Amino acid sequence: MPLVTCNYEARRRGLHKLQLITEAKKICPDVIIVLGEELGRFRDASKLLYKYLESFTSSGKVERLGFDEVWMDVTDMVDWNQGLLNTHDLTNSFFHLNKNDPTIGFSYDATTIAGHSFPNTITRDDPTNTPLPSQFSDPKDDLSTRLILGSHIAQYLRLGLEENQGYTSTVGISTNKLLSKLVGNLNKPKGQTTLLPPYTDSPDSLPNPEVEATNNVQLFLDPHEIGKIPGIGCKISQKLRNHILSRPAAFSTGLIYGPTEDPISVHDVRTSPSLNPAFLESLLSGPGSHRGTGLKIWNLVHGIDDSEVQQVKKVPTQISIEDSYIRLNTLSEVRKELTALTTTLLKRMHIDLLTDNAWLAHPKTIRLSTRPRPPLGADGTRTRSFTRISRSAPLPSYVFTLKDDVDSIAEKLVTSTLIPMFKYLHPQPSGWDLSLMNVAVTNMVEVSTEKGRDIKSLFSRKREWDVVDRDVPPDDVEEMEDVVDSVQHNVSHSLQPDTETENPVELRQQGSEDLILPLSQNSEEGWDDDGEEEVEGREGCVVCGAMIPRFAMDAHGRWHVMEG
DNA sequence: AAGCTATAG
DNA sequence: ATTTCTATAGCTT
Repeated sequence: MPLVTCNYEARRRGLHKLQLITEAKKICPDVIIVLGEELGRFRDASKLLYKYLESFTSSGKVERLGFDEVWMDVTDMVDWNQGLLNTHDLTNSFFHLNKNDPTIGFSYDATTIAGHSFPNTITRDDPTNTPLPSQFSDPKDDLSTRLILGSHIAQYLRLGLEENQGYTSTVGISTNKLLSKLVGNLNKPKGQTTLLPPYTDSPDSLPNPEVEATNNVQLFLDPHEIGKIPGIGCKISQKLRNHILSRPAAFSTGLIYGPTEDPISVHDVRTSPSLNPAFLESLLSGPGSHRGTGLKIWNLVHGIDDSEVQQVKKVPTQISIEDSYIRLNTLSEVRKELTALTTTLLKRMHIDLLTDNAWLAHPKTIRLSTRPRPPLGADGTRTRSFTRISRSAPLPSYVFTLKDDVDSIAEKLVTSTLIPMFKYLHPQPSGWDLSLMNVAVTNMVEVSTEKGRDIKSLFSRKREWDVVDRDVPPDDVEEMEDVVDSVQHNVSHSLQPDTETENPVELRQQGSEDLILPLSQNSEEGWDDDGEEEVEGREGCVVCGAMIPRFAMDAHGRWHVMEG
């Protein structure tokens, strides 16, 4: 069995992710192995840190990636402070954190980058290094000034994180998400790195393809293995390697850890003949590829990333719980595990979607995914496959009840919804073995907080919803095209009003919350039908969660409207 | 709406 | 980060 992950101290002693435990024990006999995981505390810490950072922004542009990474768009802060600089005394500058209160902020030296830099010319952390390039003392050099400001706000936030929250951190500072994430890797742990200008080749260098780029973006990016670029995963990087090599690239056959195959660098890709967005688009097209992938990849190898730092989201798009199993091949075991998963899921829903005993959002859909263990081949070897299969169904609204305890709701959900979904997914009563099960709720519909107006629309008549439904074509959703830079440009922020998730959609679900499964799947296959999919005569009120007979729901809704 | 792929930590 | 346990975006049907 491998180490799924390990801390920095373990890495310092020579251990790494996905290393065999036996191997790890040889290298480091006193290694402490923790079996299983308990993600709750990580989730809590993540939220806390996230909120802390958010409190410094006015834009709310703080985007989380996993539990422990975050992008922060500090363009506003940089704009403001750049305008306040006193060019005659840059060494004694004051960084303002609040537009209304000029006393809030910190002192800094606006002639120097804080922390490390790429290329490594730098200053504070390493005083033996050569002085900064001359453009750094020139406040008219817009990008240089802005990166200096970015480096100081980063340092301030890092120190605050450590002093106030007790966490050390690593930061990268640049003009977009791609570059800031990658440059942050250079000084781990607890270091910060700024990608220095120039970001473009000087205008007097000839536009000659023979001449190599001299700008720092390309100097920094070019040596990276293509698969190390965020957004270029194993599928795309393998296709790119195959193309550059004109043969199938060696794929890592190592059972546990295949660090490198046929390494191909960003430089190799970027300078490959006839490499343009249209060519990449056709090279990378195929199942699972997105429209515009060609341009996106071309942009990435040129250091261009126009993706916006996302704003804080009040509710997650999905909550899912999963577990993996050595052996799971009987329905009673499945039922037991589903109940455990569902109980955890409901608790997570309470934590993430419930504030002051009121639901922030109602997920409309429940999904059950499994990963069947592939059967043994003729030679006794297993063809490893990690593909999942899934079924979705409307989420019954009784899960939003706050009166019943979580365990009884979980039991009801398992019996009436998840077990039938499972039988749909696995029509044979036996002969399967699952290595994983996942239960997820998705399709969040935010519950507006303006009670009266909201409740009225929640209980408006069904005919209106049908009209709305027909009048709105399914592909009506606007695509957001925002431009963000971390410190360089002004943000062009075009928030589209979120009009597509109106309450009528949610209410339409009310009448169809029972699981609907194709009859052929249900009756022709081997499961005994034990009448688990009973039709409920009542349904949960979307406002208070109470179970109300269907015929009385309208009146119940009018009561809510009057209560306000 | 449902099912799946690709990518991320 | 291909073995775990999540999460998001966007494709096809």
